[in-house]
Amino acid sequence: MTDGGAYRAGMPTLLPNSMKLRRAARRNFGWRALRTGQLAAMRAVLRGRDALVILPTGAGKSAIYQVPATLLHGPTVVVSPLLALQHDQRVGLAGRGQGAVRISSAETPNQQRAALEAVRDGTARFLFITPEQLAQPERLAEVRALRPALVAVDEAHCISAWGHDFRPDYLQLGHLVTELGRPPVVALTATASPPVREDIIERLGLRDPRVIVGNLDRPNLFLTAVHCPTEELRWQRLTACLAGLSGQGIVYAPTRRGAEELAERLSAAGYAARAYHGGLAAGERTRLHQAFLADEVPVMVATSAFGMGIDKPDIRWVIHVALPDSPDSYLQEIGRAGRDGQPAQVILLYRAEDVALQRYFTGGAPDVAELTALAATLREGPASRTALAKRTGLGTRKLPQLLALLERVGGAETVHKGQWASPRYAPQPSRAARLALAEAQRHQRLQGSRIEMMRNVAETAGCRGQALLACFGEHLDHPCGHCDRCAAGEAAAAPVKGPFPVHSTVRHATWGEGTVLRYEEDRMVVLFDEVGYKTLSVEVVRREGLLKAA
DNA sequence: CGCATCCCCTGTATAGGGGATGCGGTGCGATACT
Repeated sequence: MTDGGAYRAGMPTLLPNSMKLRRAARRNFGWRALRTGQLAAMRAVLRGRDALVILPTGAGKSAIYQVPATLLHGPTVVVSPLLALQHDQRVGLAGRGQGAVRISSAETPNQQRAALEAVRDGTARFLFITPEQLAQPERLAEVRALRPALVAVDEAHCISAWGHDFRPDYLQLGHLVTELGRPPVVALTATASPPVREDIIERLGLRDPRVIVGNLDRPNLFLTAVHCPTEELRWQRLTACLAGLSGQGIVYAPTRRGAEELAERLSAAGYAARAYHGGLAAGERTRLHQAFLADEVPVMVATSAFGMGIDKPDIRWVIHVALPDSPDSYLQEIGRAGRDGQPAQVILLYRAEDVALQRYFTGGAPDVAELTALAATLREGPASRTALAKRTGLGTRKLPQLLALLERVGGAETVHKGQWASPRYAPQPSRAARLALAEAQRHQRLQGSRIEMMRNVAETAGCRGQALLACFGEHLDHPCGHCDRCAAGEAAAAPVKGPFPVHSTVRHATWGEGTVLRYEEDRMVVLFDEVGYKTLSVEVVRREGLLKAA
């Protein structure tokens, strides 16, 4: 496609593209105005450049792939994690006269064929699909034959948050997109700290992506964190908070049982609370979700299952009765409050003991014997996952994890049609296993550092908004003005001058290169590529010469 | 990793301490049934 010859040679094609995009947004979707971040991302997508877009929910992320999609010669494949979410997005597009279909386990074979046909004949321009579907060789071939012009990966943080241990097909997404003919890829998410961004870019194989990061600061959210020494004190704090709050809100609990017990206790105390978690029957979950949207559930006590797809403008507060696993999860969860721009309260009631559960969730070390056996089996020749599972006796949950680990250290590779093999110059099985173990431990250290950062946000003596945003590489040079610390006048202290500027690159003898994120009192926070977030004493750094400018 | 729970032990308590054990989140898709 060209931009026509009406423009002088040498003139960048940016301007006409912007006009085309604005026109498409108006004609095809009825959107009269586009925000700057949106337009920049859309231009990259239209030019065929990969993009990583990090914008808060409600900032019009979907439009970034939808508008250019209507100008491309070929369908857009939208990879989205939840079937319910896909359904909502399809309905939204249909409401604007845009044809969209879905292929998932919820469709019958006939419906699936009809969906493919609709994309082929142009009735539908958008195909919604899960990574699990694309991981099936026959399905992949069918989608490839549609010659997609764009792949949009929605909720792209799932690649990082889930792929490693939960939905392993997310880790294969990069390969799958390559097999689709490698059209341009746009990855979209509401929160991604630097480690998550790197993970997305690497896993998805984005090539020189245009990275668009919106302003993550949400001034209408008032941030509070309270340390609770015991569970009983946490309960008292919670009820005290609730007594002072009005409107609808979410209480995030750490476990299913915790959510149910808390909902019961709150009900007994006179609050209309319901519990929501992944263990409930599908029908019950849908009913609760609908009831929440219909303002019939004033207090939703939920695990992290109550999250993506909850797009309600007037959630007035979010309270955590557990420490989340990362600043990313926290920002995502509190970000559901106050989408209408009106004031909202977000309160973190934490205990040091909360960290233990998150550490457990991070998982243990993989079994070296199993890794060795798998690496050895791969040397016998290409085999499918099913065949490998049969030969090694590994479960459907563990096998993909171990394969992904081996792949990272050159002990496994995908050949074609879902077949796995040992690369030509693969290390010996025992060595591959040791390298894979080291890789898993590296990942665990990184996860551990993210939990520590979350604790740091909870325990900071300075401005809480600054502490939270610093995790994402955002530097506020003034106190945020919308947190408990600022309100108490404790965050107004003059910014500490450190030995290295914020955002500068430093090198540590064993931790390698890192980026200075912030200074707080006598400490500094550095994000290292290999080991994650570290908090260091400025005085020790100075005295021992721990860091060098890189 | 830390908790709740259970069971045992001591030694006779209307009980308490200590050790062992199990549990803990997110969803796709396929399968087996009605």
